[in-house]
Amino acid sequence: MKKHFGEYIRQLRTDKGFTLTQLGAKLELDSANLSKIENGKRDFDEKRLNLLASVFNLNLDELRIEFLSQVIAKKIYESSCSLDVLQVAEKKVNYLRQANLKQKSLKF
Amino acid sequence: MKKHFGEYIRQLRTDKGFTLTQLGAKLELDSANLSKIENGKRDFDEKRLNLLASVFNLNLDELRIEFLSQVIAKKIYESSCSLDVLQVAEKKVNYLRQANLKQKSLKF
DNA sequence: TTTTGACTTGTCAGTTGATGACAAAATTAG
DNA sequence: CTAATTTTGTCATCAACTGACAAGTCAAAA
Repeated sequence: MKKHFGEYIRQLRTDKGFTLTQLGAKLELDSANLSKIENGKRDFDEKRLNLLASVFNLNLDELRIEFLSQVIAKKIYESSCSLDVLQVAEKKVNYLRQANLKQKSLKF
Repeated sequence: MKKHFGEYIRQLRTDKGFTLTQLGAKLELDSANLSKIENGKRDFDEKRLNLLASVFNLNLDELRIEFLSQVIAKKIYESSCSLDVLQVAEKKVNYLRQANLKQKSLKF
């Protein structure tokens, strides 16, 4: 379990024996900034997920889950609110998806 | 069920018979911007949750759950990722909280 | 149909926060 | 020690958010 997404990246990087500069280049990132990301002092930008996935041959959907779950967990942790929020969120996602389906079906 | 937090605010406001201008003043918001919020064209700023709670005599914790769940649902909906992300997020929150407890106990 | 009040929409300047970049310090490895 | 690697500090820039105002629609009342 990782405290933030940066730890996850560091794990991937060191497993492959890359330096910050090497991986940074692949991710179009300054090595200094990648360092900050790995140390949780900056956020990893979602738009680079596909690069990350291709560099390490990861499934993009699974990677996005790893990433998003960190983002969500951070929010909940910082707001110190009940985990009930997750149940409520799940219902809302289902509602949004169902509403989207209905709208699509109306178009045809 | 609401598509966004603005709908929730509109419900509260119209139930009480407030106009946009009236509620806007209480929330320190332009009526035009409150209108956009209620119509989902702008986001409600989290820092105004306490004002909102006091105007309508709501429990702040419950209100925050309503708010945060919308934010989370929106993210998941937009990224079209699996709802598994919620389970993973829950584990991460628990991990973060537990890690925080450990750190606190070390201080004393 | 004119007026009035409520709401909506468009626009824009100002602010804020994130980002990229670079220098320099600190740490580690050879 | 030296060189490579990593970390930290700083700052200009850029994008996104915000508040504010003007102009617009709409419905009800006069």
